[in-house]
Amino acid sequence: MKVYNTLSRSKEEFVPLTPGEVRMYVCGVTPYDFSHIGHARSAIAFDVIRRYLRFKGFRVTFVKNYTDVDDRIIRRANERGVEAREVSEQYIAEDQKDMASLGIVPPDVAPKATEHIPEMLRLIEALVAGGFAYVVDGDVYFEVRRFPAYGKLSGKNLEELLAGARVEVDERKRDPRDFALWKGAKPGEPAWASPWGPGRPGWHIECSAMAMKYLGESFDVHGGGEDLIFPHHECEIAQAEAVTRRTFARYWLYNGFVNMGAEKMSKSLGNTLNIRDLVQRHDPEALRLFLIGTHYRSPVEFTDEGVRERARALERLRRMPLEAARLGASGAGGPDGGLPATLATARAAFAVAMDDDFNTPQALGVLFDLSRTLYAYADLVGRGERAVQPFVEGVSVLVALANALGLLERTPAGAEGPADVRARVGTLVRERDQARKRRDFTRGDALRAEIDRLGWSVEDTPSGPRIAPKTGG
RNA sequence: GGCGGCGUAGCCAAGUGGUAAGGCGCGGGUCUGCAAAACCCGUAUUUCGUGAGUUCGAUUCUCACCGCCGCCUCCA
Repeated sequence: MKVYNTLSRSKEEFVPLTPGEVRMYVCGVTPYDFSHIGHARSAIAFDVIRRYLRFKGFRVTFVKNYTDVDDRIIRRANERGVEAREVSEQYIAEDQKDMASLGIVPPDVAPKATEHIPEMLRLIEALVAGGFAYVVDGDVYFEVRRFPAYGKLSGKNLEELLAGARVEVDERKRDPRDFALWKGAKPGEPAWASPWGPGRPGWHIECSAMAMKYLGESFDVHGGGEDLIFPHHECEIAQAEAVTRRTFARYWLYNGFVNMGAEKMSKSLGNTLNIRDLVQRHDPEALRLFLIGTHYRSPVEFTDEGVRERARALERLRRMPLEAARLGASGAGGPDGGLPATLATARAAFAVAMDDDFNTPQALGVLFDLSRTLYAYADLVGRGERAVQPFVEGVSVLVALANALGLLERTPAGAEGPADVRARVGTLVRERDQARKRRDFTRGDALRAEIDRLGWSVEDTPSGPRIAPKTGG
């Protein structure tokens, strides 16, 4: 299996530190607002990576943090006249709901920065003791010059960084490139006691401290959105490796951004694409299919039409298990038409695609190829020309592969609707069936229209009507 | 200015030094009371942004150019 490692800017053979086991850390959100489409993409990208590693048989330890102390949280809290903690706790809860709605497997550990102050203090103390950090009026800064490897992840050198006009000059820092490990308390800000007086941690130190706490000084995968490469992860590496002198994370994986095109995410009017709104108007699995239809490292342009298009494609896959249930009961025998061999080929092709830096678009191509093969086979089963058992097995293969991508895991939430509607649909379907038997098609079509209005579709098959809640679109 | 990426059919999107997966859409057909779903056939061979080069051969490598985008201490 190969993965693209940003550290080396190349695809590398993936070899975990401990055979059969993968330890990974992904940067989570700063909870000061609802999570948005960009967070969804990152979450889904790493969810797929995690699921596939599991599918391959690795034992995966997955850590995703919450940065629950931050300028934006404090600002939001001040606006509302509440404690910062109240803001962060609220949006952590909202994020967890959103992640669940997207079918994200919860992390094994979801550490919060504020609950790891002692770990951070210990790390900062070690950096100060080692001569990598210095104290100025209650602030502690990392001295970038003392860590020559600074820049190795982002491909920057120290001179270029100095040339960058956007570096804010702070006279108290020995070098403009130095960054804060600890910020002395200002009035109205949350603060913790430290050897340098009350204050709060800098942005980067939490991830170094928490990753090492839960995954060890050296672990396999560190990921996040590509914007985190610099400065965040560059600083994490400096903080950790200066102290441990060991490789912090070995493979650095980044997802690309979601672009909004003309409809830029404007905070002004209603088109902020937060996950809460998105799953209102789209099937979450269609959204997932849309996002993984582009390779995780490439930018993707979000459009509602694009998601609706994927919803239609998703239907092809969703019908597969229904077809298996319908035909499976027949127990029909016959030749297998070489289907078992095709299934093995599909499995292998899926693995080839995913083993190549998680090439989900290619893997999806394999799934759709397989579904067409299976439907064609199903037609022959319907005509009594093929055995049904290989088909049922084929569908279970398809579902297993789809599950490795987080697809076909569940029906859309609430798609079945309220029980009374369900009962009403059932009645109408029976009435329609009887009308059709009388060849009263006018009545039958009217009933179908009514069923349609209730949000269900009815299709006639040789073995009777098949009903399903309408999804997608 | 520095670093990096992208430009493939109507739309989305993989991919390979030897002549282009898949999805959506569209056209034709089979099936159906009609549909729907499914299946079959077709849908980039003056071609993979433009020009030049390397090569027996390039969409795939090199260079230039055009267009678009990301990062350079808010940011998934």
